[in-house]
Order: sequence, then C-alpha cells, then structure tokens
Amino acid sequence: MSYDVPSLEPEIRAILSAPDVDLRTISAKRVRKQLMEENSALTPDVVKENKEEIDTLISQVFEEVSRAQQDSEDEDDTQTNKRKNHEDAGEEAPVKKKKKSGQEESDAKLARKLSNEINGRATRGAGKSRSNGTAKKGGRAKKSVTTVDSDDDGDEEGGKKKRRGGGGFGKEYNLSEPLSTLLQVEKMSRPQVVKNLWEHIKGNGLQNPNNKREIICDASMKAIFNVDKIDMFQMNKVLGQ
DNA sequence: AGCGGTCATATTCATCATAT
DNA sequence: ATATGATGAATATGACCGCT
Repeated sequence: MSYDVPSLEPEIRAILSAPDVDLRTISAKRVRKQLMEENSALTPDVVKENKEEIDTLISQVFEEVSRAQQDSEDEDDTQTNKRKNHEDAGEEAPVKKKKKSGQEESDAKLARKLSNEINGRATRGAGKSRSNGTAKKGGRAKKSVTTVDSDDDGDEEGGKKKRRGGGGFGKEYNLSEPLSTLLQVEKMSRPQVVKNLWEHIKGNGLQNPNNKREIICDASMKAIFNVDKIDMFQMNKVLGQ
C-alpha cells in the first residue's frame, strides 16, 4: 500500500536477466537487496512492509526469465552447461537416480517454493556452503548400497570367481507351466523372472492403485500364484518354489 | 554370515531459505 | 540467532539361493 510494487517489475526483470546473474545463484533476498541499492525510493522499511508482495513479484519474473533462459540453453548451452559442469566437478557427483521429475508445477506451488527451489538448487550446485557434504550426511552417507554396478568384468585372474556365471542369482530355473506360458520362456534366473513379471504387471495395470506394492492377479497370474492378490515381495517368495 | 539383482513405495534424513 | 517449512535425495523394506 505504501508502495506500488508492480512498478518494480522492470527493475526486477533487469536484475534477473543481467548477464552476470545466474538464476541458480541468485536469491530473492539478493534481488531485494539489489533493488534497494539501485532504487533510493526503496528503503528497507518499504521493502519490509511489502516483502510478501515483492517476493511474489520476484517469483513471477523469475519464472519468466527462467523459461527464457531455458530456451537459450537449448540452443546454446555453453554458458550454463559449462558452469554446471564446473560445479558438478568441483563438488561431488551425488548419484542421482531420478533426474528431473516434472517441470510443470502448479503456479501456486511454484510461487510457494520459489525461494526454496531457487536457492536450494543454487547453493547446492554452487558448492561451498556445506563443502563436506558427504561427511555431514552422516548416516545417509553410504550412497549406493547395493546397486553399485561393480560388474567385476574382466579377467579376475584365473579361477577366482565365477559367481557371475553360476552365482546364487545366476542360476536358471525351470519355470512352471503357467509361468513359462506367461513369460514365453522355459528357464530363467529369478531376477529376470521378476523383471519380466513386472513388465507384465505394468503392462496390464495389475497394481493395486491404493497400494501399489500389492499385485492384483489376473487370470494368468492367478494360475501361477493361486491367489487373487499378492504382495510384490511375496510374489518373489513364491517365485522361488 | 553376507553379498549379489530385482521390483515400487514409504520413510527417513539432511539441507536449504525464509520467517520470527 | 534459532525455529520451522519445504523439498530433494537416499535408503530400507522382503524374499529368493549359492558361493566366499
């Protein structure tokens, strides 16, 4: 009320789209600060009183600029990509299984998490901050526990391990009638069976929507397990028989 | 005794930024 | 300066078997 916040949009846009400003390293707080420095009319008190509104406006402008910059990245990624690489290299490569999950967030949501999203990613990428990320992680420090892709491949000096070939999970089993019918193979190792089974499950949407760990057996599945529904773990269990 | 591979969800953890 | 909200990422879960 004491200030026409919307009129700040051009200034905010200028700040956010400045060549030397990274959307990942900028924060709403910084923008506010810069606004105050450049605009004498914006005293700390004024900002304080309109903080919420200003933040909202910043978030809106951020969205637009961010989108524009994404397009730029598609065409020319040298800048951003380079920087990004640098960060990743300098920091540590946290194994991320999932990439981006969704860029389309509701506007309301986006506005709400503007600050967190921007700065969260920014600081993380920028490194510094925690520096010893792993150490601090503490209990969760152990990254890939099992899926560590240690495909031992190669040599293994002579008669060391054939665990790959005849190993515990490498053993192939003769599939039961309904199972071989369903999977169209006669023998297979258990992990492979599970894999194919899930393929079938997902293909036919046999998961219980409420509890997706629960499999609702269809005719062919019922022929195998003899039940209407089965826990995905139990499924694996029965499979061993 | 434990590791290895396979699956999806649930839970937990830590870290970040803002707000008070 | 601390408390809190929120978010992302990682791990645990459960069962199988054979080998080191």
